[in-house]
Amino acid sequence: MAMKKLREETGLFHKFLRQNGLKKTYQKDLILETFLNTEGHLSVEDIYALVKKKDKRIGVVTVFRTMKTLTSCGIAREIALGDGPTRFEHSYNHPAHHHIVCVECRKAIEYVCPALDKIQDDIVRQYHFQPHYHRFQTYGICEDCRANRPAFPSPAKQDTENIFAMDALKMILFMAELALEFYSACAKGNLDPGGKGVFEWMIGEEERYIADVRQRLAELKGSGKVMENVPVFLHFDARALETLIPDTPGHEDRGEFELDAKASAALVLKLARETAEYFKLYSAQFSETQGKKILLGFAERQIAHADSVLQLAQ
Amino acid sequence: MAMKKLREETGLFHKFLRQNGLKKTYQKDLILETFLNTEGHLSVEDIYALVKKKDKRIGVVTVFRTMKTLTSCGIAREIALGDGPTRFEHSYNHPAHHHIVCVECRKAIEYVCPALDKIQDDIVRQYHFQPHYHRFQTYGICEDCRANRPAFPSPAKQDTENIFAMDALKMILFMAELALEFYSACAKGNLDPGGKGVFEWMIGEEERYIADVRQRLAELKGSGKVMENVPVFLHFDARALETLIPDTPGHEDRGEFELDAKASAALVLKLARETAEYFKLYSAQFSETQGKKILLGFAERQIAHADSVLQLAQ
DNA sequence: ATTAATGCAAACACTTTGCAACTAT
DNA sequence: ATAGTTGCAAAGTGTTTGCATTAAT
Repeated sequence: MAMKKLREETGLFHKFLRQNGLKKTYQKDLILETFLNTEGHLSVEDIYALVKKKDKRIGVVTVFRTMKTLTSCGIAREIALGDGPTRFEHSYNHPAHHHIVCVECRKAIEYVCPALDKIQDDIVRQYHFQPHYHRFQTYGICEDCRANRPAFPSPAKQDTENIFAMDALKMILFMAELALEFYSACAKGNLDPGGKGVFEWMIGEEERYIADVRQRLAELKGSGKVMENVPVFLHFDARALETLIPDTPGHEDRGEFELDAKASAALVLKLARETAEYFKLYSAQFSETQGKKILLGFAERQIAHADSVLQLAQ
Repeated sequence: MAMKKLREETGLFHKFLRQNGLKKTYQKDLILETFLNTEGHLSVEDIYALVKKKDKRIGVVTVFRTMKTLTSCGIAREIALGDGPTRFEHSYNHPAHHHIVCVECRKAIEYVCPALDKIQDDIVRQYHFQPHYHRFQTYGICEDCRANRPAFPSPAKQDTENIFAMDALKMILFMAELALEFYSACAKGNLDPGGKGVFEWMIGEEERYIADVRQRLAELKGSGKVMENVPVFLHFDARALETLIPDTPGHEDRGEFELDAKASAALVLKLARETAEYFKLYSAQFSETQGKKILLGFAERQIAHADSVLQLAQ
């Protein structure tokens, strides 16, 4: 895994060098390798110390210069966390995120929150700015420093790729459960037997799917790739997902209504399509990660679902 | 205005010095005065240049030291906008905000967006951090730099206090118009004459109030204190305001329903109280500004309104 | 009289640049 | 052979510190 990633980025780097008439050297490769094999928010000095262990003859300047190049080609990302030196983090296949920094121990937590990004984007557009990048940082004191306990499993060792994948599955699970709830309410209230059948079929589908997602989540956790109790990385907008769910047809009085098979299928279809659309658009903002694939996969499944419902109702 | 403000902050500064056993000196006062009389995001070098015009003998170090002190006592706020030197902005009676920085001309726009702050706050709480301060900055190219035109009315000269007051009035106007719309729908659909009367009375109230707010807005604009076409500073969450409005009673079919005077008054009361509550909580996040007073004033008016409606229905 | 503030120079941390020797293409 | 690279030293920022002098309480 780590090896494959390393090779991927090395390829990208060499391609970048070639395309810009730069020269591939032993020093650059060593610095790249060191950077890729170290997690966390590293300063030039940090990287320099690590590189020096492997070869005493390398100079700091070379590290400065190489990190600049790695930033240009999207392998590293510069982050200025408050006072000290500029730090670098992995950028390739790592979604853009924000930081929460502990002013005491300098530990930095990362999180992704598209709802936050969206609001911010809207405002920037109002001012007619062409945004290049942003910097969202919160400074405070972490739980561990307040309690003076040793830090919990260092985020440096967490594999963000897998955490992101897990969070994507959780987001899908949330959506699927919302849909299941909706179908259940519809099946219960619908006096038309044909329509009821459509919703009941959907309940079965949804339950099977939820079980499947749960299974995948359990596998991810069981594989040891993701630690237990890892904090959330992707913060999705639950409210936005809720608005995808239509009102239950007979929501006045007892919730009883009549909706024939065709009309019921149309309702299901609408939900499936809108959900697919939402997840497709939503996933567009991320780079090529496992999490993105999971989200896109869900969108595709929704479309497939919609098709099968159409056939069922005919 | 500017003079009054200057004196207020000077008083605060001197009090801070006294309480900390520090000495009031001619240099400190000169630096404070220069800082207060200059708008914008100033570096130590900027302030030093201005101070030096008044007295050649002052050293940069003193400016560094004084700005530190001013930051401690809440008159100045440190902001690190990307690369260059730390910049300072007015902090006293100036709500916390975020920045959009032009990487070309280094112009920085300020905005306030509580909805954004809230999301961010929730996330920070999830990680059990005790937040101290945050840094939300977007970097990009502004419209003027893209077009190579001279910059529009420099935000340095805008009086944020008045812009904030204007935005507060606009927020209230938005809410009042939502309420008016709601009352109109209720008056139209209500078959009970007593209940209809309550809503019609509210329509009159609301129209009068809206006219009043419009008047205040016009005065603010007419006074020359706020420029035309100044960009929004306070970005409120329109969706959150909309959720304060209850569903119109007869929203099925034609929208007809019967709600007697007492029930109608109860509905109005609920809206008024919830609105008051929202605006009170909302304004709590701001420092003592004109805008905050306006928002709080609206909350108080809502409560007064609720009382008069109660009397009307009895 | 006591105690802090000032302003200079010098040190500081982080980063970039000039340059002669070197190395990949 | 050409053109970019390296590592050193040197210079560049922006900021802080040590210290003798000066000024406020």
